[in-house]
Amino acid sequence: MSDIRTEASKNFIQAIIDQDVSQEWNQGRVHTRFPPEPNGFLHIGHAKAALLNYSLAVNNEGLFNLRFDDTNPLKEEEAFVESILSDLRWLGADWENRLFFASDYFEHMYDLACGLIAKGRAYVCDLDQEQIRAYRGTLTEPGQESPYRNRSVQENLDLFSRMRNGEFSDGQRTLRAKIDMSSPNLNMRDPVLYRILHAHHHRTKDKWCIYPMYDYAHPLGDALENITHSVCSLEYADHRPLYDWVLDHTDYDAVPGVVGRPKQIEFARLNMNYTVMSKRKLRRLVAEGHVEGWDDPRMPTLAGLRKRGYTPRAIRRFSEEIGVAKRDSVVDLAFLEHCIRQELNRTAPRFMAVLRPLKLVITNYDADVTEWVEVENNPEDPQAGTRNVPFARELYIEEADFMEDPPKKFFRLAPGREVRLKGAYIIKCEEVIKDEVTGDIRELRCSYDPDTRSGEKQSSRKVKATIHWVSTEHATKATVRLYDHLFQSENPERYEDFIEDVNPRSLETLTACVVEPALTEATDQDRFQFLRQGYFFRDRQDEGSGLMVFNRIVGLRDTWAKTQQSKEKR
RNA sequence: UGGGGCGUCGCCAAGUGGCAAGGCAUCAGCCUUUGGAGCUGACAGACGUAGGUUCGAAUCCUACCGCCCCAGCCA
Repeated sequence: MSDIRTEASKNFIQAIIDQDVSQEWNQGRVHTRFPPEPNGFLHIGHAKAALLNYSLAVNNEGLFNLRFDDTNPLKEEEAFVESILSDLRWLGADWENRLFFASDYFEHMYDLACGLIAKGRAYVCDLDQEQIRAYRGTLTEPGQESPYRNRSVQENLDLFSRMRNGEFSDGQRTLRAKIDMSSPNLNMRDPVLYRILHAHHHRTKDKWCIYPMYDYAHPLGDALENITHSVCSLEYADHRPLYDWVLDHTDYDAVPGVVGRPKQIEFARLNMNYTVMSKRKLRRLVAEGHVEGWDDPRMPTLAGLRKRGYTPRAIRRFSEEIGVAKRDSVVDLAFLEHCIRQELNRTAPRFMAVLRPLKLVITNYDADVTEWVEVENNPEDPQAGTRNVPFARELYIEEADFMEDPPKKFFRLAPGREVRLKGAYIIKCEEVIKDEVTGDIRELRCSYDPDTRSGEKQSSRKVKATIHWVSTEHATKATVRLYDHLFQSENPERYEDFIEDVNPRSLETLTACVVEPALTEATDQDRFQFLRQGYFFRDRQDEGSGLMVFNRIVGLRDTWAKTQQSKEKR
């Protein structure tokens, strides 16, 4: 994964690490982790976090762990563990043999909690959920101490073990840290450490009926794994004092193998325009059928991006280049698109495909002849070589490449106008055949100039445009799916209900497309540039035994379309 | 209104007292058998605002303004 190491200007976390290493803090080790909760699919924002942690480790000769934060059996599922694992492997993050689960440490965490009780730093509280909320106070008023706050160590120990033994019902009691009910930081107002949940856990099954809260489990999980830098998102900054409190008062360092102490560092998580990034919202898009699933190519999920045709390399590049900082930001989707175009321009073999076919007959070309013209596979990469494309009297061209009454700047085909057919001849449009009833353009009659075949004497003659084409006789049918932004506005969150902003034209399925025959033989590849149109991903998953199916990853930059659009706006 | 975080070009983002990197986007030109790619050039007179310190400030100080997060037995 050589592309993960970069020389980019260093971010503030790397600056912290530099200092820590130089001061031999934690023996100068760097050990990071990515801690997903298995309650949904990973999205591009998670990719940023995972890759940040991974590259921090790689760039500093450190280690990187994957740890599932599975402390809430009510929301977590084995299926999500599987999807996260495969997404991360696909992305290229490598945790080697260090795959862990917070639930691996439940026993240690329980023991450590007993230690907290013994030291008088935690107590069993009988207040119910509403009461705890009422006692917590508000942002501006201090809370009140629980009447159970001063139970004896003995009683707390007894009660806590009975909680574990299942003697109480869900929600009946909690274990709380004894900190400060008047702290201006609400997280420090005697936070709940353990709750009773008679629930089946995907890993520990029915062994436990009490589960640790994130704020208690996370620092301990980090500590037990000898994590040095616990990188998380901004909203946890308020939790850092609690993170440190747990480490301060718990005897985690007595656990065999523990050699240091982690610290939490927060960064701003990724936001992007024209999409939503919260699991809750993504779940709704799936549940309400606005998309076809978590892996719908319009989704910002890794599964979606993968099905769309994005490469892990492009996503890595993206997360590296957007940088890391602490200010809320919204990255332009255009930058993600830039990253995949940049890669595919170098690597994707080119083919001709006509998405919306218009028949074209070359009237002065022999109907019995097929010429095989040579076309380069990738002008950016001479090594890619050339292929032969069959050229004949009847062709398909792109509907949009002809206009009967063209505007000024349109320089493709029009009545009486000349254009080059890529790799073949210059043709001239002589006649437009229309449907007698509807008036729709049915066919173009053209003449060709035999002296202008690519590579021949007259071939240097200039025409205003070169268009792509496919011989009707040799055409292979295909289905092509064109994707557009999932949302119409840059910030769907601004809507009272973001669903209102879903783009009704985010998917267009074209079933009458034709592609050149050589594409059928490109069985070892999945990503192509369809000349003049964009980059496409062969979606074998959806092909069954029928037609080839291609998903448009991203279109080519199209300055003509762009100027047309801005004209429309005016 | 308590606490925490943040404010540098349309969007990301360097810069940590010495004369505002880079990328994306945008615009212009060149080139081109992809209106792609490539190449060249333009693009913050100023770093939320106002004061102050200093020979010198985006960088230090003060005040103010704005945005984000926190009152789950979610993570």
